[in-house]
Amino acid sequence: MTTLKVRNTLTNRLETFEPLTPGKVRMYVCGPTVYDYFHIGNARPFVVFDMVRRTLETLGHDVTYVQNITDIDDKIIERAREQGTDAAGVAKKYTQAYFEDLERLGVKAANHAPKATEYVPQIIEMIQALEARGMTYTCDGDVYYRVSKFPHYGCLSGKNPDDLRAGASQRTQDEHTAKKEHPADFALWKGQKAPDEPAWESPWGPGRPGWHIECSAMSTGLLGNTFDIHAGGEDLVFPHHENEIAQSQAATGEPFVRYWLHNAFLNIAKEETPLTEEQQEVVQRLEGALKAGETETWQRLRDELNEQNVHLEIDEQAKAISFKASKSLKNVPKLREVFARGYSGQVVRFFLLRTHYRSPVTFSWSLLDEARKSLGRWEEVRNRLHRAMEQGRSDGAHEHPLATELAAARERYRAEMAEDFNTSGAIGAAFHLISQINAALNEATPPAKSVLEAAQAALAEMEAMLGLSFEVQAEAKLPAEVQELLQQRAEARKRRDFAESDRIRDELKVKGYIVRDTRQGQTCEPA
RNA sequence: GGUGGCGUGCCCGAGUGGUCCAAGGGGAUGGUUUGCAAAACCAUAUUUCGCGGGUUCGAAUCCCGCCGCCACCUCCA
Repeated sequence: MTTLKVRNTLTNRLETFEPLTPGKVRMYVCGPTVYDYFHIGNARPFVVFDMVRRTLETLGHDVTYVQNITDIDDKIIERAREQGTDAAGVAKKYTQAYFEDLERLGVKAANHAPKATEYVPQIIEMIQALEARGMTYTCDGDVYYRVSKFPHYGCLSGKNPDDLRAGASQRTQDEHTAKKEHPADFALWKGQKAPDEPAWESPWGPGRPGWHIECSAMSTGLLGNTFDIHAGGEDLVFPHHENEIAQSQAATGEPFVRYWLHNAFLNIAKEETPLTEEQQEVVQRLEGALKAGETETWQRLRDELNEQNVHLEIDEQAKAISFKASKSLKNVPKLREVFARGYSGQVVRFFLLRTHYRSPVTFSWSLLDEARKSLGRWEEVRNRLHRAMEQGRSDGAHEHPLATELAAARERYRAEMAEDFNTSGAIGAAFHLISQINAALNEATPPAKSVLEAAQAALAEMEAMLGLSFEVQAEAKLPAEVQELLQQRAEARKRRDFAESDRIRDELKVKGYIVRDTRQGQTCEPA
C-alpha cells in the first residue's frame, strides 16, 4: 500500500498516516450550520474531504465517513425570527438544500449524517461526565467549560489561554464574557432565554447545546473515543476544534483525534466585489474624507459600509483603502447561483481541487471558466478513447509506447496524491498523460484495444480519487431532430457538398451542438 | 498587539538544496492536420521564482533583514 503522508495541524508537520486499525479509517468532517444556502466557499471543505475519502478508499482503506449537520444554533434561531417561522422549519429547509447541492458536487453520501438535535441525550450525558470531573460551572442556567482545568488547552491552535485573556479584556462590556470565569471558557449548555428559543429538558433546566459539544458527542458516539481524522475549514481550528479536544479528552479520559486536517479559505477576487452605485459613491466620499484628514467623516462612512457588509481595509498613513472581500460573505456566490449560471457541479469541484487544499483559492467567474475549459480537455480525451474503442481494432500496436507511459503516469499520480493530497501535482500528471493519449490517438495506426483499455483504466483511477466522472456522449441520446440533421450532413459530405455540410453544421451550432469531423466521421455533442 | 501561513513566468498553479534555463492548466503567436473549421499534436515567449544581503561547489528551495498579502485571536467552511 502506498505510504500516505498528511499534514497534521496538531503537530504542524507532515506525518505518515497510519490508522488506528490497519485498513480502516474513521473520519469526521464538520458539516454545515443549516441557516442558509451554502456558497462556493462553504463547498470547499465538503469537496476537499470527499476527495480525501475517495483517495483513502482508492488506496485500499475502508473508510467510515461522518459529517454532521448543526441544526440548532443562534444563527438558525435568528433566521427563523427574520422569516417568521420556527428554527426547525429553517433547519429542515436548508438541510434539504444542502443535500441537493452536495449531490450536484458529486460528494459521496456520508456513512452517517447525524443532527445535533438528535443527539441531545448523548450531549447531556457528556456534559454530566465533565461536570463529574469538575470541568464545568453553572451560571444563570448556562453551563460553561472551565478551560483552566484542562492542561492541554491550546495544543491544536498554539494559543496560550493567558493571551486570550489579554485580547478579550477590551470586550468586557460583553455581558456573556463578563459572566465567565475566564474569557476562553465556553458554553456547553445554553439556558433558554426567550420563549421562542427551542429548548430541551436537562439537569440544568430547559435549554440547548452549545456549539462545540455536539461535535464531540456525535463524533465519539459514532466513531469511538479515539478516531483517525477530524477535518474542517481552518477557521475552525480555534476555537471550535480546540474546544472539542478539551471537552472530549476531559470527558472520556482518552486521546480524541490522531490527525487534524484543515483546508484553507476561498477568497473573492476584487473585481468580483460588486458595489451598488450608491456604495461606490460612499466609497468615493470616504476616500475624499480620508485624504482631507476628516477622521470623523470617514469613520462614519466606514461604519455605514460595514453595515452593508462592505468591509474595507483602511491605511491611515498611506490614506489608501482596499476591499476585504473574504470578509464580505455576501459577495461569495451561493452554489445555486453558480449552477444557475450554467456551471456544473463537476466544474466547481474541479475548480476547487485544482489548488492544493491548504492554499487559499481565489474565486472569480473567469477563473471558473478557466477550470471549465481545462476540465473539457479531460472529458474530450475520454470521448476520443471511447470512440476509438467502439471503432476499435485489436490489430493495432500492442507494443505501443503508451503502455509504458501509463504505468509511469499512474505511479506519479498516486505519489502526488499520497503526498498530503497534492491534487495540483496529480492533475498535472493526469494532463501529461492525456497529451500522450491524444498524440497516440492521432497516429495513423492507433494503439490496440488492449492498450486503449489500459488507458481508460488509468484515467478511471485518477477520476476516482478526485471524484470526477464523465458521461460518455452517446449519439443515440441526441434528439431525433439533431440525428436527422447529422444524417443529412453525412450524406452531403459523401457527395462532397461542403456548402450544405457547413450549413448544417452552423444550424446545429445555433441549436447548441458542436459538430466535429474526425478520421472516423463526424461527432456531435452539446456545446 | 499576539499566533500561523503566503508572495513562482501574461494569468492560474505545483515544486521546498543539484535531474528546475520551474509540472500542469488558461491565454497569445507560429506550424502540423483539415475541403474549411473544431478538436488534437508540435513549437515559441530578455536564466526566471516579492526586494536586499548571506550560507553553500550549487538555492525558487536554507538563514537574516525589508516590503506586501492572508487567516485566526469575535459561535464565518
